[in-house]
Amino acid sequence: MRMRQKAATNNSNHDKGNRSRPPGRPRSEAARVSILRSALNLLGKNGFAELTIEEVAADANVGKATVYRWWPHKAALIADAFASGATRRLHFPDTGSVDADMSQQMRQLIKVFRGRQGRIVSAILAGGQSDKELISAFRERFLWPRRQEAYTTLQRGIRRGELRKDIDKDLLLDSLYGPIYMRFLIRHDSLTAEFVDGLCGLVLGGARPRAKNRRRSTGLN
Amino acid sequence: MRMRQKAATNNSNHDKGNRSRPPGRPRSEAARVSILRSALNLLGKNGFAELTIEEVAADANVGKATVYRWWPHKAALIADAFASGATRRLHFPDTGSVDADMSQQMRQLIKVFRGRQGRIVSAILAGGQSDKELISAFRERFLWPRRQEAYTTLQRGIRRGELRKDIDKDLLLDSLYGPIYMRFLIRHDSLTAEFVDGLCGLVLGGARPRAKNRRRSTGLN
Amino acid sequence: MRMRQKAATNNSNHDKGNRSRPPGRPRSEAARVSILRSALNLLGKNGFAELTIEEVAADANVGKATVYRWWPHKAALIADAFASGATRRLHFPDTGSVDADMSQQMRQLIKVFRGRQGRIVSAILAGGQSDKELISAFRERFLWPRRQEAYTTLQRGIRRGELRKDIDKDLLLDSLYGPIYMRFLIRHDSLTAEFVDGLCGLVLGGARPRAKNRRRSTGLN
Amino acid sequence: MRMRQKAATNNSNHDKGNRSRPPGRPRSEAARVSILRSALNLLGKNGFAELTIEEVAADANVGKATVYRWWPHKAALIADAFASGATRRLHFPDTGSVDADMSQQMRQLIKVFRGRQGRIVSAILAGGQSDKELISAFRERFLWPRRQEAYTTLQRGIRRGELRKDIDKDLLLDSLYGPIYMRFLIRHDSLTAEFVDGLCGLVLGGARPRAKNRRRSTGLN
DNA sequence: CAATAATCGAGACGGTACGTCACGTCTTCTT
DNA sequence: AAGAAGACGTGACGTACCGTCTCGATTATTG
Repeated sequence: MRMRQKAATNNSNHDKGNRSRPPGRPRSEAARVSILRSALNLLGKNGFAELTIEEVAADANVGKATVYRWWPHKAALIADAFASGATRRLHFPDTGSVDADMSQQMRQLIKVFRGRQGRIVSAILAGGQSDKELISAFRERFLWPRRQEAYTTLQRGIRRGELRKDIDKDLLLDSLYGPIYMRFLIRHDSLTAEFVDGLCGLVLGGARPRAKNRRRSTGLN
Repeated sequence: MRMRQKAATNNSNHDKGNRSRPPGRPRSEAARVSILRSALNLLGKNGFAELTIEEVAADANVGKATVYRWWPHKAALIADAFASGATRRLHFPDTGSVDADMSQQMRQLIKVFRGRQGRIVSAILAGGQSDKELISAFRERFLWPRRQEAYTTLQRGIRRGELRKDIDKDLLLDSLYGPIYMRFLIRHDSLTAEFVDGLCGLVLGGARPRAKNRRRSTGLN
Repeated sequence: MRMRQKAATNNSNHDKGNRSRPPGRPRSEAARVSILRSALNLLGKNGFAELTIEEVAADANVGKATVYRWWPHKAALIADAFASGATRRLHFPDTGSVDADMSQQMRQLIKVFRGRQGRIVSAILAGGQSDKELISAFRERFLWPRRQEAYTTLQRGIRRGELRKDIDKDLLLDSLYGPIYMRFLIRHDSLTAEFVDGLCGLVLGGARPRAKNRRRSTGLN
Repeated sequence: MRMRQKAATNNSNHDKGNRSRPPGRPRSEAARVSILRSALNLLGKNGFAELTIEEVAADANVGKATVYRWWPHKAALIADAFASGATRRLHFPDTGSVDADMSQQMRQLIKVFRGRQGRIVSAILAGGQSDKELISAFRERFLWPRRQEAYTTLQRGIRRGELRKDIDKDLLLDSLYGPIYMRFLIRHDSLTAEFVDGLCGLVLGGARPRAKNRRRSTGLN
């Protein structure tokens, strides 16, 4: 979420002189990464509210103005830091079974949530409650990319007949991930692999194609 | 969440019901309610981070020290304000159908979340990410009381044969409420009555007693 | 500087029933002396500005209101405390020589100033700079009584021919004691017995009857 | 009384006259003088105890932190303000007569003491009773510089034969100025020109060379 | 012997100023 | 032009005392 020159900085090796760099000293890449790294470190130690730009700048051996020059908010800085340093190993496998695919990815997710990165995620979600840009950055940089993969995984399950054809994928994914986020944020119960398996069994169980000659009272719809 | 234990009701030093008060001027009930009311009002207008104790004290016509005398954190104050003014109308009905019971209560919940109180809940959950006491206050004052009722409701469903006998009630409730909390906090999708109904259908569908002669591999365990 | 009932309290043993005590619980003598003692103790440890009524009340095991009931100012309390616990051994001897009389008393004074009581005197003089009542209490309770004795002592010297008949006694006494107060308050030099002796020699030397046939340029008057 | 040593003039690390400044934004001279001026103004209106840093900062249109950045105490601020704006016109003349020299300067001093600056001096001396740094600042910035001049003036008197050769100059000066400080601080009598003249006559009278063939016992030593 | 009345301790009350901290902006010199 | 350094005005923080008040308990005199 750098504000200026972002494209120019990233694409400079493809420009080959046709778009000349602006005059003056170029942006220090060292300062940029140092700031982001410090932000992540400090965010991991305390929460969003406790993180101060002052501390980040000091920890990164950087002038405060340099932080403010490139990130308008604390939120923007954190979102950037999170997106940059983030999320390997959260890919979906293709085992031939939706249950296994989902369950394996969800197990990875709770490992992340329980680890150092979890502090950061919870800090972002906390900060996002009073900062629209931050929560939106979380959605766009973290949630949506994974959800795209999840759609594909679910689609495979539908094709294989493991899930109903008319299943609402967003509802299904929220039903699978919502409980994880809830336990992660409210901390009323533990995030274990058994929990993930039970969750998958329960929710995906409700998403299977209906048996031909089986009726039950809907009660609702 | 009064922080000091002054109440004579708790001390057992041979008082035998004459319930003596501690020495000194007793706490002003007027100040207490005025502070809580101001806190709720101001929290509804802005977010958690924007709320200042200074403003609360001024709005409540109260000395700042009086706020700090009884609530150690902004967090504790908000938790108390929320718990005191909070949560009527979140009771579970007894319609004769688990699906209907749960769905009706969950519809009430999303109404609360979308309303003025929602700001407060999200502020508490946000603040709770870096404040153990706050999140624990939320659990004990808000989550557990409702969950007790929910257990009863589910038990009725089990007795009526709508749910499996061996169902993990906590897992089931997290599966029902987790998606609501997730959408509420991440705001990636809307909290509608249709969402609640679909959610109930999906999750409770996975919690029904298994058909007699129909077994399928869960794919997980 | 007690505000009410002062006379009644002090003279009760002379009243012999003709002036009855007012109804209600009588003032606690124990509280009074405890407060004054605590005030002196704490004043000795820190200065006037650092002394708080809160601390005095706590140290004296007394309610804050009890202090405020009887002393309107911190200044009044301190003046009272100083006057009550004060000043033995500052009397003037009668040796037959003004020089000796004064010098002996002044030596006693610097001993007081250098001791525990000195802290209190300096605190009162300090506090008196922004509190007219305090400095006036110091004058009336401490300065004037001693000065009355000093007048007598000087008068003896005049009668004996050791001092000029027309000497301005106040000027002379200020010239003797001023340097002591100056060194005591500014602390630019030490308050020793030698200093006192030198001072007496110098100033009293200037106050002797003029030799008959000796003229010097006045230069001033 | 700047508390930090930033000035490049003092460091000797091979600067060879190019006098580099420390990094960062330099201290605002405008803020400094504005603060000192406000401090003097407000101190003149009320006393030392009534002066608040909050008020000084507001009056000077300056952040409170800026005051605290450069002056650790209210005391230090006042000492600085006094020393900066202080003390012209307290020089010693050279009239050819010690009596006249001293008396003229002392008359100037009592004018200062009776004026707006007097409030400040008394505030400093009061504050200095519980603040070693403050009283020491007064000595070094105010007392010593004048005393140096006074030594010279007395020396001239000795050379001219108006004073004894072996006179203790510090004792003599304390005897001259002590009474002024005493009356100034205790306010038991007025600081008039006549008082100054009488004082000089008395004390300097005791400091004249002794008549050749006239000895009398001092009565003391 | 009750009723009345002023005291006592304790400590909460609405305030005010404290001294600190971080904010986001700025001003300097260096790279 | 961007960098670090760090001072600036601003404003909330949480604390400490201020002087006042409201309690129950205590200790006297008065009816």
